[in-house]
Amino acid sequence: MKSVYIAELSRHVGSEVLLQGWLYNKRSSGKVRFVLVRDGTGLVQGVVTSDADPTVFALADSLPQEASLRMRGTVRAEPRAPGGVEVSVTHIEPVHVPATPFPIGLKEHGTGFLMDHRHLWIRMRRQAPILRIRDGVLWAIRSFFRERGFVATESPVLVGTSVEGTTTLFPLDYFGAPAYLSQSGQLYLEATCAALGKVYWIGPVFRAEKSKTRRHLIEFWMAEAEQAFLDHDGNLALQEALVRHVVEAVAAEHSRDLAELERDSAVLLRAVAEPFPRVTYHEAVSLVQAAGVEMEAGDDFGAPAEDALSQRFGRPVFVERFPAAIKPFYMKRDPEQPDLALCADLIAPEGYGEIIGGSQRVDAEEELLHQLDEAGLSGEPYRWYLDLRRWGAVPHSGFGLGVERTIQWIAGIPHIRETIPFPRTLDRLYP
RNA sequence: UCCUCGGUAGCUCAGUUGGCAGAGCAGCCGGCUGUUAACCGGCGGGCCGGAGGUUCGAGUCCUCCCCGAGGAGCCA
Repeated sequence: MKSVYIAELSRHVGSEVLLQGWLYNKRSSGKVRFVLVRDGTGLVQGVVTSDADPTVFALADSLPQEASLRMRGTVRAEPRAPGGVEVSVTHIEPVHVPATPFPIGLKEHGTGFLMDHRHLWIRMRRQAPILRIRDGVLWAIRSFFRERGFVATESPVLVGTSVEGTTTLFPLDYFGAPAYLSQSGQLYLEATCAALGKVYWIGPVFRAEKSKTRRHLIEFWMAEAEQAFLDHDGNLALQEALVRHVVEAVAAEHSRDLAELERDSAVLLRAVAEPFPRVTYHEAVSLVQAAGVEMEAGDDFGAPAEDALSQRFGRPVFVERFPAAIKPFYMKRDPEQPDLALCADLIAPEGYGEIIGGSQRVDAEEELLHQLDEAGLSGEPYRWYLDLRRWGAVPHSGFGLGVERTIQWIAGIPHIRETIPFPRTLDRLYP
């Protein structure tokens, strides 16, 4: 008999099916046994009554949590069952019967314990919808760029120099030469965009920061795009279209997963329905100060300041034209106010923090040399990057979207560690 | 790096003024014909994070160390 997946069961009401999966939980009452089976696509209740084969009844009694099994029975619509359908079980074939109890019970657990058992934690109920939404977000990003003619071009993960100069890098030994894990693919995208026009990549980046908050991972994924002949305003329009597309696609294709996480997709769709507000850095500072959060003009926004902005708008909001002094060397200055950079951060609603950082890039070689010098960086490691300004320099812009923070916002997850299968956090490299 | 809170059974936690080490869940045994983290009865289960100190007596008080969580800064 051909096996079916639990997600498809509603199409098989009345017929006999074979399910393959794991025992999630079991309950009983007198001469009825309920076995909850999961297969990665969903969770369904199997019912075994006393008139079943005695060996099947005994198995329903004795199989422990997370035993793997094949189960045969008839699908029935049943309002009392979770999910609305259940299976009247006629056969159970154990595939593997654990000898020791599964470490993760169905009651509460502490975070440290769950993180130590992340390889098993991902089997638990809440985790599957989150990881499916992650898949949905990544597909939505790819489809957005593909539809718009962007070419996926990979940036290297092993690099010889820093992108930003400031952020801490993971050092490596590259056959005797110093190397690092990349903290951003951006500089390389600037090169590929001059070859292909419109480019993007999605990949892991690494920050050796001692950050210990619910919004930080040491290893996280960035979706970065770069487009030639795109100016600052066009850059913001592109980012806005991307975020709107991702939210709408996930809301449409993952409504069941969002519902399982008790995330109201109406709230998400409302947040992206209207154009995203744009405020300048200096306007944002005033708004933050008016909200009673302490900060000085010239400083970058801290978490409380971002939250204040996030609450003020209730939608994603662009903060643009930061002081160039607190931004990286590669950002182009605003010609009308040369102390400001033509850049923007996109702050997600509901306190999920910054999800995009982007800018128009410096296109003149002299200007780039000057800004490298101001940042205290030697031009030598950036020779190839300077070359991009020596042959056919064009105005160009790009941005990087934090994939996990975007998932966190869309799925409504309090801590970023649940948005990636194996989170790398401060001092935690296991499992 | 800094600040705060924790570490007691496999898990989640309680433990009074310093005086016999506890509960729920999980496991094992039994009961219940529709359970929804089922429920009811019984049984087994301990280096109280580590070292030192105070005391007749320390899970409890003091000192140092280790580990974890939350937050800050930095960032996406």
